[in-house]
Parts: sequence; structure tokens; C-alpha cells
Amino acid sequence: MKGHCQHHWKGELGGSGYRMTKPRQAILDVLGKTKEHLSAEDIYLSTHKFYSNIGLTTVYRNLELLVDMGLVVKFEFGHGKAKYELADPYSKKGHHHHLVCKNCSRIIDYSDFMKDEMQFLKSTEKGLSKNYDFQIVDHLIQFHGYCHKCRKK
Amino acid sequence: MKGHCQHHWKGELGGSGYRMTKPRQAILDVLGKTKEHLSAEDIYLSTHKFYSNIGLTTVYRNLELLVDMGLVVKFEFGHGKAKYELADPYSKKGHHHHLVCKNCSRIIDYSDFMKDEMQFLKSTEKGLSKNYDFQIVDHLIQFHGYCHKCRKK
DNA sequence: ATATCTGCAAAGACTTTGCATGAGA
DNA sequence: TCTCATGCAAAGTCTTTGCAGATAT
Repeated sequence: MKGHCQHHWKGELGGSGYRMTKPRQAILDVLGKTKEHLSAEDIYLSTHKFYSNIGLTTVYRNLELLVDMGLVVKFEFGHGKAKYELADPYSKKGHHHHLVCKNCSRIIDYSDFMKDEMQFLKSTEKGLSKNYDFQIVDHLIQFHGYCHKCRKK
Repeated sequence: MKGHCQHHWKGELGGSGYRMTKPRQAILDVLGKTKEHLSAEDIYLSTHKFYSNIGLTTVYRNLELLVDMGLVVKFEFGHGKAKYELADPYSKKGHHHHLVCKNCSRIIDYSDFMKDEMQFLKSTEKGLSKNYDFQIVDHLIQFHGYCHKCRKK
């Protein structure tokens, strides 16, 4: 699934009773081609490069749908606007987390040290699940601090 | 520092050149007494129980200040409004993280399994710090899924 | 005394909703 | 065909800003 720039997603949408439309294809193409963390407006602007007249409303509505379907993940990094990425299984990036700079708001992806993470998650999720009768389906791990450029100051 | 319901915070504020005012005391009192995760408006309403005429604007402005000073922590759980808690060293709760229910939005604090977490963080932070020249000062760990009540459906 | 802080009103930023038109399967 | 999807405009929510008056040290 990784790295398919021309993936058409028809199966994923059709299988759930949804239609493949130009705006949807455009949004998924934009997300599939970027390494950035795009806001709804970023996506809206990007889609206009190869398909114009997509409304910002349509972008918001489709992002919500795609998030609900699990194709896209929404992040709130605390800088006002939500950011979106393709979900792990559909992304070139694969499973990763974020370093967030408290100074310049830069977001850095990392996928190192996943072995340690797996081990930690496995035991912790098991324990939490039991102690709180909570069914865990996802996790959010982030580190905040000062990036390369900002720590020099 | 834990559990002081009548802590007056004058030192923390004065030491940084800020004044202790009624609204600030009220906001800190509210945060010190609750176990909930309060939004700015929740805090605004709560302060009115024992000190009226605090404006919502003032609540927002002081929360921002207190977050900058490190006395308060701001969370974006993705449900529209930001939530605030006293920072670990000032809170009865101590170091903890959150389970977030994808269905009912309930937030559950946990502070179990911190030994595993410490171990994971220690090695991961060291590695990230080195590989990305990133100075880590904080982390965010959350688990998302279905709570006790919602998983029955 | 005086720089900081406050409350109100207004503005701003991001996101959602209503509704008539358009378009996939 | 016929339901689902779109785009525009308007509304909604949360948060921030401007400013004159009030307050803490």
C-alpha cells in the first residue's frame, strides 16, 4: 500500500457506500504526495493546483469523512488549525510520531525507536485495558521541546 | 506542594514580576480543587461561585500566562475547546496521562505503569535528542478507545 | 505612583450548517 | 434515476485584541 502516488481509493470508498468524486480524489492525492502536515486550508489551496473550484467546505466535509473511515488522521498540535495526514497503512511514512517545537511550531516526524515503543505500549495497553475496562484502539505520543534551530538561541 | 487547597501562589507570580490578583487566585483555586478537565468557560463559571465579575477574557489571558509560567498545562483533546489542569508539581494528581473515549469524549486520568513509561521515555528521549538535535522538555501520551460504558454497545 | 491587570465590546480565526444545484453508480 | 455530494453564503464556536478605567505593590 505504501508509496502509491496514483492509488485511486475507489475500493475503500465504494465498499462503504460512498462515491469517488473529483474533490475526494484531489484531497487524497494531495495528502498522498506531501510530507508536510497540512491544514484544511493548505489542502484546499493545493487541490486548486490541479483541480479548481473545490470549496473549502467540501474539503472540511471530506476530511471528516476520511477520518471517520480511518483513511486519514487528524492532529491538533495546539496552534489553532487541525492538521491532516494519511493514516499509517496508506502513507509513505508508515507508523511515526511527532516532535513539536515550542518555539517555532515546527513538526518533525520520527519513526526511530519503535522497538522500545512497541514494548512499552504492549505492556501499558494491556494493563490500562484491564484496570480501567477501556478498549484501546489508538495512541498519541508526542515530544515537545526545542528544535535544532531554536535551541541555539 | 501537593494537596494544598489554600496555596496562595504569591511566590510563583511575584518572583516573575507578576501581581497576585483576585481573578488569578480564583482561577488557581478552581484548578486546585477540581479533578475535572476544565475549559476556559468552565473555569469562568466556577470562579463566579465565590468571586463574581471575572470576565471570560481575563480567564483566557490568565490561563495563557499561567501556561507560559508552567503552573498550568493546556490540553487539546480534539473536542473543540481546550482544557486546563494544574501542572504536575502543583497538582494533587501528580504525573498522569489520559484515556480518551472516542464515543462519549470522557477523559480518564491514569498514573499506573509509570515505571514502564519512565524506562521507555528515558531511552527514547535520549535517542531522539541525539538523532534530531532536539531538546525535549515535555511529552504527551494519550490512549484513545472506548470506555467502560461505551464498549458495551 | 505607576506599571500591570481587568472587564466589556468588538473583532478574528477556524469550522460547521442550510439549501439549491450538480454528478456518480 | 435517484441518492449522494458540492459550492456558496451564512452562522456558530472558541479565542484574541483594543481600550479606558481599576488595582496591586
